[in-house]
Amino acid sequence: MYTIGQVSDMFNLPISTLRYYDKEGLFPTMQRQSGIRQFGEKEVEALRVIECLKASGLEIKDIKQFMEWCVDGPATYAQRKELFETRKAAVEAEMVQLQKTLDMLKFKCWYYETAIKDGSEDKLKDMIPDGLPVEIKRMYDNTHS
Amino acid sequence: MYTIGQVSDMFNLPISTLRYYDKEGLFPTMQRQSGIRQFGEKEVEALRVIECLKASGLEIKDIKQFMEWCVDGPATYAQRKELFETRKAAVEAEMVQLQKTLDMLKFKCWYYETAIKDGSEDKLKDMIPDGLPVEIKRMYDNTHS
DNA sequence: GTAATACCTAAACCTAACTTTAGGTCAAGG
DNA sequence: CCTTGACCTAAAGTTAGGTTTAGGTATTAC
Repeated sequence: MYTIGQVSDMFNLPISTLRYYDKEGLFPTMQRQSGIRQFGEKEVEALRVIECLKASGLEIKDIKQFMEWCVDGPATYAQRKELFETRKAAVEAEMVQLQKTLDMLKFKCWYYETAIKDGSEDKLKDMIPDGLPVEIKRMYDNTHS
Repeated sequence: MYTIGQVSDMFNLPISTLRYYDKEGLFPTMQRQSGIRQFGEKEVEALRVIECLKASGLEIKDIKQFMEWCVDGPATYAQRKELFETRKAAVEAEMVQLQKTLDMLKFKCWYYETAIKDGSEDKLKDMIPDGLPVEIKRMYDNTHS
């Protein structure tokens, strides 16, 4: 069993955040000893899942829903699995989007590198009409392998 | 030249958002015709950069700063390059984090898949003490190639 | 016995990024 | 003429995810 302060140190989360999570129902079965929260292994594992679901873009109220499903036992395995499948798809989609963003950023790095060398971006402006310049991205990749 | 409504359709952004961006200084040189905004190629290109920088996690006020640097001309090439380098690093770091999240999600999918087959998660609970179970993630990957 | 710590609550506050509301201008169509 | 549609502004409202504040309890340290 851990106190809120110990868990705060373990996860590097402010105590206020842990109390907020508790208030939002993210630890539905957490015990108390004369008013003081007792974080057990269950709550520590819950926090690991919370961090994962949060990182996947899930909102607190939906994480709460998940925690309630956990309390409901085997009857909710299918829902829980579905939730994780959905989060998996969402994260995969986000990674695709981030890769596109990264390509654009690499292009912009190359663009300003070149503009600095040239002392002007006029030449570049003419080169790229609009949209994501795939060929130039390749030029960046080739010079930054 | 485009009206705000046309740009709204082009980028699938609410008109209110475009006006908000303008108010926040994201189109520092946009012209007006008797009060009405005139989006030119410059503003359209700016919007592409705005979407990229936003997707990289940059705040509006820092995007505004970038747009001001653009107005300042060649003297700010180095700062602009630095900004994109920093955003690139941030996105790369976020992708690493997202990959870890994805591994955990895949594990959880496998976990509940197995729990459903078994009718219980008791066996699984014993198997995994804590932390990210790399071996089991591999089991997931092997059965989902 | 009193002072420092670690815990507690309820409620107010905060921030970013929008969105909504209320009220107004202007041009074209019927 | 008058109404519809597309534009405008300023200001208030919204949402999520916390954080801060103010006031209180209980234990240990000197």
